[in-house]
Amino acid sequence: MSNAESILNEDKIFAALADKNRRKILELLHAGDSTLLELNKSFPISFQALGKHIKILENAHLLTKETQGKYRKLSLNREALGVSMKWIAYFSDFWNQSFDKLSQQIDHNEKHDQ
Amino acid sequence: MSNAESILNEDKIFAALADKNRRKILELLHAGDSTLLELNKSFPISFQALGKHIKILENAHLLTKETQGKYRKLSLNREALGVSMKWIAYFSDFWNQSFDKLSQQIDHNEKHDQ
DNA sequence: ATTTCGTTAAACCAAATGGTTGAATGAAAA
DNA sequence: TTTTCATTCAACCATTTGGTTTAACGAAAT
Repeated sequence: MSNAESILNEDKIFAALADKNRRKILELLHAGDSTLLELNKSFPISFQALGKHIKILENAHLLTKETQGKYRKLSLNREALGVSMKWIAYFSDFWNQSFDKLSQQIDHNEKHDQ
Repeated sequence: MSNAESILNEDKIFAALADKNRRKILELLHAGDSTLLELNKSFPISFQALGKHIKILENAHLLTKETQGKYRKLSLNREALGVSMKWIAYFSDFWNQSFDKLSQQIDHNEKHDQ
């Protein structure tokens, strides 16, 4: 059994994903690792506020923080996303659908709006 | 283009999924349609409070309400779950993973804890 | 040794959230 | 036609949330 099971918390993860700014942080980290001040260029809020969002994502293990000199390197942890993925997949009857409906539902060619 | 695209709102859906009671409502509806008072037997909160949660899920189109006499039949709308599924799948690099890792991440044989 | 840079901590605030109780509505049963 | 049953509405409340500003801290650069 994976150790992640015992650490990754459904409650914290779903709560973390509820905020638009926090989802945007994950989107940006998907493109590559970053830092607080670097990320802050993409947000209209203070870096202190952004720091709080990052801490929430960190507590949910959706991102990891690695100290490098005076910087903190922020990286997306895709494993934690898998927890909510699993929950949703189960209740949306993901695996019981036809391949057509599947690829229609999850179309990774289509760009995300908003 | 599907009409659902224009109706289903990522913000509302993720916000709706953030609450444990609301996720539990969806879990119960996954087992079968129900009504407010019927569902309420499974919750320690008032039926009025539960009614508010149901309204939030309804606004996010995660469930539908159908009037049948004096009852309101509540049904899970799996299509809306697909929206968050889609978002998460994209950023977790779902499709780029090996089949082994995939089936490990989404294991629908394993029962959901909590 | 000082200053600058990136980050974290603390105090504070308005608005949103999740709960309560009591009253109102509308269909079904008596 | 009352009464009961399922649901909704409204007022209220405590806590949480997401933001602000000011201050502190530790590593890097001057």
